[in-house]
Amino acid sequence: MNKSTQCEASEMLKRAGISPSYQRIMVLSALLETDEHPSADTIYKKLGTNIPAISRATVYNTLNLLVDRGVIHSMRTAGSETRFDSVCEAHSHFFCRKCKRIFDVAQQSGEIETELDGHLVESQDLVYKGLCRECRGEMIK
Amino acid sequence: MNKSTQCEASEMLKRAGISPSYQRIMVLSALLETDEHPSADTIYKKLGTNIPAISRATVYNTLNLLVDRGVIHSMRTAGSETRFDSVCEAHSHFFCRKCKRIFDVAQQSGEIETELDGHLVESQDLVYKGLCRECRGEMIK
DNA sequence: CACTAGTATCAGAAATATTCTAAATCTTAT
DNA sequence: ATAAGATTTAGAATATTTCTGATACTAGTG
Repeated sequence: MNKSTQCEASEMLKRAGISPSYQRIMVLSALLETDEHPSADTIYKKLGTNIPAISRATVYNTLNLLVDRGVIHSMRTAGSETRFDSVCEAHSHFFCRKCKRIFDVAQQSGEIETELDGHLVESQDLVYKGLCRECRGEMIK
Repeated sequence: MNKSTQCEASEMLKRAGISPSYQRIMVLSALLETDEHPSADTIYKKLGTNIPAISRATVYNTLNLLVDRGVIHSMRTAGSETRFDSVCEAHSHFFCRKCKRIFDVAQQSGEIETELDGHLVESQDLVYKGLCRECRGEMIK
């Protein structure tokens, strides 16, 4: 665990008005250190090896709290689990309906809306669905 | 239940190479007749009053089959349930992180990609997240 | 019109992901 | 030191979805 990431996590928590407990810092740090889109359970398992260990409920509670406060984002594009994302910038995902993987793709549209029909837009996610390179190849076979 | 919707459902099934059984026609018709984005359970309950009733497993199997064959789309944007959508045209959704409702919004980007990094794009869904009109108002209060 | 093979459906059990609960622990202010 | 409040915990409970194995339907064949 990177010390400066933990420091950053603590700052982010304070800025969001959340008291920076040991567990919360651990959860947010784990999310900041990866560019995959981990599930709550993945984070729980990653932190499970730590002493002291963190309870599953705390991982879920913390992630939900962070989403509520707009510190992180959640994705339910694919599979059965909710996946979390600490990247603030708008970015796109490609979801393969066959193998269920998520691929990051460069943001196409330059337009970033800030308001729509009176709704306050905090983030936008362009999700493409279809068949990925590999599954597409297999279909032709 | 509209007879012509059932006829349309039957045609759609045949076109996708799926044999148009009574249960499958019922499930797809139910989806075609609504512009909400119902969950499997919502469809199950709607059809539950029919004679003969349809099993929950069949509703799930049918919806999954239709998604696999690209006949309908599934959304996991919000809440805990998978929601289904029979509309083929690309369209956008706004998801409120507070009240968890989904609002339909007009498609912003005119660009529709058909291929990205070698992946075959069959549909795209632009999901905006933030605070809806109402929840935004409550926050200010 | 049987018979068979393959497909579809069923009810309920099981698996999976998430939330709830009530007790224990930690923090903070007095 | 103490009380009040917030946080964490383990495990139970709930919710959603998939699996299972039995049954029923369908189409093709003799």
